[in-house]
Amino acid sequence: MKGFDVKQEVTDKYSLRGRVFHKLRDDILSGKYEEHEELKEVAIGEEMGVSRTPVREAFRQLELEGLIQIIPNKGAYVTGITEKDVKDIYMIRSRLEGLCARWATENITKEQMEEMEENVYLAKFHADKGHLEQLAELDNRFHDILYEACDSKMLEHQLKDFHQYVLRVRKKTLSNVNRGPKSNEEHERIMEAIKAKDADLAEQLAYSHMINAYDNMVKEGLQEAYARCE
Amino acid sequence: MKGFDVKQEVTDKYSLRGRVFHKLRDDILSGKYEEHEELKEVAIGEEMGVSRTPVREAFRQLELEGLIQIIPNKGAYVTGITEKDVKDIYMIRSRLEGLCARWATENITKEQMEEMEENVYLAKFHADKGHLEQLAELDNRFHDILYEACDSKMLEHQLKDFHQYVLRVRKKTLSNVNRGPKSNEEHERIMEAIKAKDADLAEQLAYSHMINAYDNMVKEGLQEAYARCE
DNA sequence: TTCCACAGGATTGTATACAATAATACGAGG
DNA sequence: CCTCGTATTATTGTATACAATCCTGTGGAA
Repeated sequence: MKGFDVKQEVTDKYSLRGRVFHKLRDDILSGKYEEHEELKEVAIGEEMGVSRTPVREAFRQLELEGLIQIIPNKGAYVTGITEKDVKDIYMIRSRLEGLCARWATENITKEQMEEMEENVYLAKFHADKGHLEQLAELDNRFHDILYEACDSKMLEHQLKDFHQYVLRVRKKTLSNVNRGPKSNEEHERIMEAIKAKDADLAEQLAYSHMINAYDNMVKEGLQEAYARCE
Repeated sequence: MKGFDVKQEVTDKYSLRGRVFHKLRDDILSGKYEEHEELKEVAIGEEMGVSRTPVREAFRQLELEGLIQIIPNKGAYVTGITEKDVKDIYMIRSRLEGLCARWATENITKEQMEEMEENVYLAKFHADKGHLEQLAELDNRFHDILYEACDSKMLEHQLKDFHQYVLRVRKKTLSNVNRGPKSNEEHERIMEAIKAKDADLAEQLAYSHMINAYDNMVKEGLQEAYARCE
């Protein structure tokens, strides 16, 4: 695994490699680079005022994140995501989010439970007001809480990876006026199941939540969403 | 993720970085290095007659594989696997192997099906003869076939990663005289389900297969198994 | 015109020198 | 004797020079 342990959490932001890594990561996720676009070591190095060495190392880390693909003696290319990849990821995630919710039911701490309740409550507020930006933020955070609550570094890492991977695609999708509130309602039900210590229900709800998110995404037009992911 | 696309398949074995990478990978998997042992750039470079540069890059790839952990300004350490990690991985894998078997039912090619039948047939032979080495090899191959047959680069990559990750632990475990034949019987049932196009059954069987493998491993004594994983 | 060979440039791969950081050991002060 | 600070050493981080490889375009021959 590629990489299973905490790593980018450790990846310091102050070394040159770290700075290059974070900059490129943000640029790729924000869509500054086209899919399959070639990243050239010298160009990026000059742009950021560093030598090739930290750039090369940042490349290895980006490959580790699955954001670029390095072909020996040729170059580094921004990873392309096909529609099928997105579908596969959501199907995989649906299973793993289910497992995550199950484990969270068993392991969630009081503090995490409280943050989750606050999250759902706040999201309800922003949903009413139509604050899509905040809603998206809270949605991300909800899942992060769940990942942490499952108390499995392995699963948490996997899910965070996947989550980031589809962020490029999802960015615009959640800004859909209808999905936001509905998504939060589902969050609330998952939370209630966890609170009631009903692991089976929590798993089932988290699973469905992911399937619904994918269905909504497809309905909204996947290709547009990730064609202009900016 | 860490990494989602094909990569080490591409990683050429002839560049210095590639050679260092493969050597270190084998050494770690074969247990030459202790868990949490520090890998020093110069020492390994001298040992292999190369400079630090390819060693450093190989390190990044090993981190990508999850085999080592790099702490900035400190060093690279062989990743430790706790018993809980192993359990988590098996639980995650059980879900994903199930999904994989489902997809394989839908997408397996005639050639893959034939190889699978041959695999099971051969394994039966070696099981009777008590050839544990070949049995382990065929077991690995069976799962690889399944991964390829599911026709999802994403899932295939995930599962291969996990598979390799626990290889250190599993190495000795399958060499158990009882598990080998039983494992192959389960393979046969999975194969029959796929052949009968019964996706639900295939998923269920693959799921159970993984749970059984884990249970057997625990029964055989996990801690010994991976204390002396050599 | 088309194809192949070769030259030139561009880009990545590797080695090495130097800088920055962390680990260690030793000594001064309490 | 213990503790803290400092100097020394070891190790990683970065820059740069050079080598190897790949790509491209040009020119000649069929």
